[in-house]
Amino acid sequence: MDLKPMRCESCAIRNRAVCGVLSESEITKMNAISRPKFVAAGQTIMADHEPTEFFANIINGVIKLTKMLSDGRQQIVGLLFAPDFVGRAYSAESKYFAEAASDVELCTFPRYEFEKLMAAHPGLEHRMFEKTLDELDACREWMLLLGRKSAEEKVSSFLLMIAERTQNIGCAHSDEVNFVQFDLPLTRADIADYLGLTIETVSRQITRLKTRGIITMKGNREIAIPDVNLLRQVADQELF
Amino acid sequence: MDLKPMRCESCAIRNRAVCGVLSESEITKMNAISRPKFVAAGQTIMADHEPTEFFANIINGVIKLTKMLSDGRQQIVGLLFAPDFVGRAYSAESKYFAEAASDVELCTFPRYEFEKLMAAHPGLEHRMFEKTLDELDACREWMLLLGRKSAEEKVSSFLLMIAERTQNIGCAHSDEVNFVQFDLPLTRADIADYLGLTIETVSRQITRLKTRGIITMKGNREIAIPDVNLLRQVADQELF
DNA sequence: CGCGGGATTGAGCCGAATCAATGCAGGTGG
DNA sequence: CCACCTGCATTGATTCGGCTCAATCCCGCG
Repeated sequence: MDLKPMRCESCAIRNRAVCGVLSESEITKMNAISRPKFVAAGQTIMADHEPTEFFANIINGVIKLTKMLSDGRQQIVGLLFAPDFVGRAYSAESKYFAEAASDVELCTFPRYEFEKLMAAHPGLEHRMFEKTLDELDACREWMLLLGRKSAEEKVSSFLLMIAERTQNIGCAHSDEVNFVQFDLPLTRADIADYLGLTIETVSRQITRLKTRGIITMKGNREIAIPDVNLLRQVADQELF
Repeated sequence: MDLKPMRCESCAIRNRAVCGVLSESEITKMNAISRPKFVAAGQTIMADHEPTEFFANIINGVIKLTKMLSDGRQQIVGLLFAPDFVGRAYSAESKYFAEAASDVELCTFPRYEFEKLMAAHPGLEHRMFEKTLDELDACREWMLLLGRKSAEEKVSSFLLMIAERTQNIGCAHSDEVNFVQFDLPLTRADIADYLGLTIETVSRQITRLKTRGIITMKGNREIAIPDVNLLRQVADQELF
């Protein structure tokens, strides 16, 4: 009997991950090469300029991609949530650190095996391509934030982004949803590194949003946004 | 007789552009749907949130991709040089303005036709995918710059980037090349918008580099870097 | 010659960084 | 159970890099 019977079938992200495009027979091959993996918060998943031997899908948790200057200044250049894909196709080495921002469950597969599968199934490569295009769009959005927004706008935009990626608002019927609640998946230090600010500035801006009543908090992770559109006004000011 | 005989054959970017992967017979189809186009500096190529009906390769010139906030603050989120590809696959509308930063020669093709070609030739899609991955890497590099570098480091990094993309240094045998000369393809205003700075700050930093002897200039476009590695030291400080 | 657009230079100001102290919760060991 | 530590977060005082506002320069062009 097979000791790995159809895990993909019951996978929480089966349809939303890149695997979503695979047929039943293809998913069986995928199943054969995949292995689950748990990574604790703070652990490194892929080191900068180290050869990477595996790719992965995120089952749950958050991964941060970071870059660093020689004197230690750091910038988070990407955040990955379930069901995102981890790893850069067609490149033996990663160009940044990938680190678990929270506890993370992965579904890993060997690099070589996955690239073979990609070559054999153009649909899979196509899906990867589309995901990459979306990442590029998000990245450019963030360039606008980093280059041109004030600290207040940065923090507000960050909260909105987390709310959207966490709560699936911002998609269909989002306009009606105006109250959101969620846990921040990052420390103040990580938020600062994502926004190009210092910890202190992030903290001050959050306090300001609290005193203005634009957000409310329980503890320092649990956030509620009573009026999302109001926060959007503070955050965005984006044309179109 | 055919009135468009084999233009691709004599194309300056034939092998470096995405077309590089196409076979002789495929390139003929490409040839059939492509049309040259000239765009003067300052002209819009694709408007934000407008439907785009064509893609293009850059034959020569520079295109800037920009995003804007409602109050007019602007950020350049990408620069395209020959032989780069212009346009976002699989998306009816562009998420940013594309504008000619200098006079530009394009080789355009209708969106629909190109996507058909891409579907029929997985090699072409693969090539597009790899280009997109490279753009994503460059974009993340820039996030580090925008979020964490000082004005001096930003300007220095910018000059290096232009030198590298313009002069093909930084590739093979680059270590020996230590003197470079080139023309800036952007105005001070554009440079500022690319670096998340103001015109004045860019100007001051350039003056500083001049007085320190790290660069020399003739007019305000022509730049020479006597010691590239020195400039790298000022610019980068990147770990690894 | 005067005009206009881009670039430079200067003076002063302000937002975010820095430096430093304090607060707070969870965990550990006496 | 309490005292203490340790890591994260908040708050305050001060500094400073880059922005703002304003004047001037430079050069090509009508």
